[in-house]
Amino acid sequence: MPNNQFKRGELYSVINGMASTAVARRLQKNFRQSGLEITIEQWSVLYHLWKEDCLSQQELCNRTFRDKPSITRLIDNLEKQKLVKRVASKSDRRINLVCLTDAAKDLQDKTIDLANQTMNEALIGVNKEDIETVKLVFQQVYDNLT
Amino acid sequence: MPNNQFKRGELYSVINGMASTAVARRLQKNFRQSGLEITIEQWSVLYHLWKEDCLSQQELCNRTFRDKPSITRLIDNLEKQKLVKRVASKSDRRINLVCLTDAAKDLQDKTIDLANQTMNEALIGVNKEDIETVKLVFQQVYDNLT
DNA sequence: TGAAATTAGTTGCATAACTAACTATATGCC
DNA sequence: GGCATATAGTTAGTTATGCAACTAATTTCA
Repeated sequence: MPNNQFKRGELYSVINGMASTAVARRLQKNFRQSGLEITIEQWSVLYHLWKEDCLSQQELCNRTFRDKPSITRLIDNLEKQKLVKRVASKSDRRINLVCLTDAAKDLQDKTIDLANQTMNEALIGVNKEDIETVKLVFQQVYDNLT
Repeated sequence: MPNNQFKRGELYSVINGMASTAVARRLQKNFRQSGLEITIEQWSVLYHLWKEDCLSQQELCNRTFRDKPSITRLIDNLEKQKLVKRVASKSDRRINLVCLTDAAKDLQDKTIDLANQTMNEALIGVNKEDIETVKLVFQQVYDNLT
């Protein structure tokens, strides 16, 4: 019998089910209750830009695991809210570099506490080794499928 | 220092990031390549109905961790494709029981192999105890947030 | 009994997802 | 140089998600 035989649906439920939905909703709710008008998807884009500013849209696709049209529209909406700007690359005119505005830089500080607080709430009773296991499993799953 | 202090964004990336996206895409792709015209979201509803037929929409909300409008529209689309039928409950006229059609019952057999195959692909190199850890962590996270 | 509160489901609105098809720029190669 | 190919990003169409506000049926309880 194969080592990895699971009941149908079970992996899907584990990976795309209750926990991811619950965390996403809670984080969104915490943003909203603090008067922050951004979605968690927009936040996840900003998160990568805070780590490294002025990435191309393609690079944001790679880092957020989204496809190109998704990033196009997320950037559209972030631009409407004046949180990022598209800047044409000098060296390759096909490329839009997505750069943070000062407003977005302010937002970083405001969201750190909310994100940490949400994580800490979510992880009560979970030990660090188990989180490491989750990360390793998810990395392996990702590598297997891409 | 608190036991559960993580870098901001990290939990979000772990739980809503690469692995769930990759699994969802692969499963959808495998459905499509086999000529199955259903989305993974629709499939996840059917999955619960295969386990127990004729659930109310509210019960499907609980089991799939979706809100009521999401279920309303998923059922709308499943009904258009003649995979389920809404049946008014005799005992409580507010309730729609969502029941499988014969076509949906056929679909169950066709999708089992695809789901198992996708899971096995995804889980190469992952041992059972680690999957159990993931499940336990996710259950704990869900319980913490609901 | 009858008004208030609860529960099941729907509708409207905004955002986001994926696919496919498209434009524009850049690169490779003869 | 110039044509084929690849890459970056956009647009169109369908489905899905979340919230708020709504209708209809049921339950609670004074």
